[in-house]
Amino acid sequence: MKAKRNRYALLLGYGLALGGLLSLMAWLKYRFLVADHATELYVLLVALLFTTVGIWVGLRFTAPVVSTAVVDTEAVSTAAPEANFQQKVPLEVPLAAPACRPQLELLDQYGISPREWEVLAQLSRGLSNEEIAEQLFVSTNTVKTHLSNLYVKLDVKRRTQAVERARSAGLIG
Amino acid sequence: MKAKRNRYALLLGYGLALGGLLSLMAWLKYRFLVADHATELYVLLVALLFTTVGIWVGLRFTAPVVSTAVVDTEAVSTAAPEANFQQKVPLEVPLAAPACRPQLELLDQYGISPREWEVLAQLSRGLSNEEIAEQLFVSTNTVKTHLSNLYVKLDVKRRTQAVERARSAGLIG
DNA sequence: GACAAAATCACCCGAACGGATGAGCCGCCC
DNA sequence: GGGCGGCTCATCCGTTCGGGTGATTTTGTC
Repeated sequence: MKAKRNRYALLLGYGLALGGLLSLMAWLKYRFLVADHATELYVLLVALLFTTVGIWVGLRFTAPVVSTAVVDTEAVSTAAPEANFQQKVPLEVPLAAPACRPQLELLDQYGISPREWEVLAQLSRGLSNEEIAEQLFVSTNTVKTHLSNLYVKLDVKRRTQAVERARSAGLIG
Repeated sequence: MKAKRNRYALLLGYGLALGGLLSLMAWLKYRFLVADHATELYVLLVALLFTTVGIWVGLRFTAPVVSTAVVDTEAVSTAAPEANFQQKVPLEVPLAAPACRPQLELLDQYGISPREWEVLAQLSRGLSNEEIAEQLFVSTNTVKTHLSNLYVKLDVKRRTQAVERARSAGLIG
């Protein structure tokens, strides 16, 4: 909605800039053509100018689209208090039961099953497939299957991306 | 030359493109100047070309095409007949670039160098070694070295653990 | 200038991961 | 009871990751 309008405004502004630049060029043509070698110069200027314009456009098209990273504060707060164990315990793998519970609506939105969420929770703790398998009393193959399904549902390619996405979506703490 | 190859590859390519374009322009000058109005045309071409170059550069500097993928809820939960979830807004959860700064005391506490922190920040976004290398304009080998050092300093074995530890330690957002 | 730390790059190799695919079992629902 | 979805396990194969080692260059400091 807004993004689209901004996009059109961007294109419009871009077109105006282009037109203005052509006018400027036409003016420069009669102003500098006496210097006979100035053409290269202003083409250079055009190149530099539009490179910066391109960079600006590139930034505009990527960064601000983010704006609505809706993170459910309650979901975060319910799942959060587990990080108080600071850098003391290196590889301690405690209880299998994660103290936090997911937001059911979020799980429904992504179509994530309960078992998959358990895998996701263990995954976010930095466990390997084998460790997750031990935690959930299944084989590593099963963990891999769950993870593959999770990757599809979260639309990611790697486990680290899955953790990041799940975290920013409020699926895990 | 080896060491600087990756660092200055972009600038080099840019310079070469600029030079090539100037040569092309010189050729076009004597080819099309009879048409008297062709100058505007090729300045336009220059503008468009370097706009794309700028966009490319801009994308290079920000995010590696994580594609902000909007998860289609209906496509995900194919067999979910309850279509009461019509909202598709909050699923746009891209992996935003961390513009945040680390806590210097924490970095000192772990002995993490600035460059290593940069790698860590990119790592927490779920990027692969190759993507991190592109972001930081180094080779994948360098990324691997930084990561190995990070693993030692964070006392972890895997990248997911490193992210978890760094997050709970407050090293990254 | 010497020195230390950081940063960079390279190679090898085993382990872990990810994709694709198939299959069997179970509970639920029409 | 047949279909469906979830859970489980398996195999194969290619890619990525991590560990180890060594090397050079840059940078900051004394």
